[in-house]
Amino acid sequence: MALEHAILVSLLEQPGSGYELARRFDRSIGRFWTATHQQIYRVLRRMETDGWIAAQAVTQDGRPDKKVYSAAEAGRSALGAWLREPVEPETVRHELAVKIRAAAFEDPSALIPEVERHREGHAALLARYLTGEQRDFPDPSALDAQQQLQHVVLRGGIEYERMTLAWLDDVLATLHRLHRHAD
Amino acid sequence: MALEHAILVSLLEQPGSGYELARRFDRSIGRFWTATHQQIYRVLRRMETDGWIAAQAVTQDGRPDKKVYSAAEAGRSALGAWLREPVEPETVRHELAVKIRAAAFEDPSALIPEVERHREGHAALLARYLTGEQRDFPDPSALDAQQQLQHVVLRGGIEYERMTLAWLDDVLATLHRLHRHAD
DNA sequence: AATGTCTATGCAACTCGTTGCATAGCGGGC
DNA sequence: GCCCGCTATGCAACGAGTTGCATAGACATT
Repeated sequence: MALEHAILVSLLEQPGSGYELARRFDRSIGRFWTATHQQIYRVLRRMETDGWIAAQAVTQDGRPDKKVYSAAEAGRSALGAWLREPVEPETVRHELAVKIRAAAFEDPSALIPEVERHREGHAALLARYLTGEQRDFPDPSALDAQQQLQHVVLRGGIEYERMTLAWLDDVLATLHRLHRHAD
Repeated sequence: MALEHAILVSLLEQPGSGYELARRFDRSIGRFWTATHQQIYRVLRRMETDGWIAAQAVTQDGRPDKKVYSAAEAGRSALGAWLREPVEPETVRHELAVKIRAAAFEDPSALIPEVERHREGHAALLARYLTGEQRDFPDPSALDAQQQLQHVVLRGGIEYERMTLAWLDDVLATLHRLHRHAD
C-alpha cells in the first residue's frame, strides 16, 4: 500500500488537513494516485497512531475547525525505508481497452462517441498540464531539487496525455474504417 | 466493475476454464486488466448463476478435470449494455511517480537503480509486444474486425511502452543531474 | 526417494476502496 | 425563506481485491 506514502510526500511538501489533502488528491496528486476523503481520513488516523504524522488543531472563524497534519520524524524514516524497497508491479485497469476489444462482438461504431468523449477529456487535461507547467516552472534552469522532481513527474503526465491522444485518434480511425466496410 | 466484462470478452474470443483465463490474464489481457485466479473463480461462479456464461465439464487424462466456460446469450447482451454506458474515470496508481516526488526528501540518486530496473522491465515488455505484433498481425491489410481491434489495443500498449521508456530516460537524466550538483 | 513444478479448483480471513449518509455553520442565489 | 454548495470530519455497511493455505494427481529434476 502506498497511499500512506503518497500522503507523507504531500505533507512533507506542504502540511495540511484531511480536507486539504483530499482536494490535492482531486487535483495534482490524483493524476497518479487517487483517493477519496474517506480513505484519507482513515489512513491519517492510523498514521497519527503510529507516530508517522503529528496533528495540530487549528480554530477558524466562519468555518469549522480543522486538524493540520505534518510529517513526523518516524514518518520520514518510514518513507526512506519504502523508497529503498523495490516497486511492486503496477496493477493496470484500462477499461477503454476492454471495451475496444468487446466492440468486436457488437456494433463497433457505437463506441465512437464514447472514444471521442474520452479524447476530449484527455485533450482538456493536457491543456491544464501545459498551463500548469508554464505557471509553475517558467524557468527550468532555476529549480531546486524538489521542483525538478515535480517537474519531471509533470512531464511524464504531459507525455502520457500526448501519447494517449495520438492513440485515441488511431482507435477512432480504426472504428471509422470498420464502420465504412460494414456498410 | 469491469472484471466480469473482461472475462466475457476473453470467453467470446475463446472459451476456456478458470485456470486458462487466469493465465490469459497473466499474459495478454493482464496488460490492461489484472486479476488473480481467486477473483476469476469467484466471478465465474457468479456469472454462471446469473446465466451470463455456461459451463461444460471436460474430463482429461493425466491432469485434473476442468470446467470450460463459454459466453451465453445473456452475457452477450449484458456486455452490449455495458458498452453503451459511459466509461468511469480510470483510477491511476503510479507508484514510481510517488517515489520520484518522495526522493526529494531523501538522497535522489538512491532511486537510480530502481528506475533502471523499471526501465529494463518496460524495454523487455516492448520487445515482447513487438514480437507478438510480428507474429499475430504480419499483414495488417488482411485482418477481420476482431483482429483489427485487438491490433489497435496492442498498438496502444506499444506506444505506452515507448513513451514510458523515453520518460524513464528523462527521469534518469534528472536524477543524475541532481546527483552531480549535490557533490 | 524426495523435492519441486504444473494443472485445476476452491475456502477463509483479511485489507483496501467505495458509497451513502450525518452533522453543522457560513454564504450565495432565486 | 428555502435550497444549494462549501468547509470539515466522521460512521457504517458493503463490495472489490489480496494472501495464505489446501487438495490432488502427473511429471521432471536432483
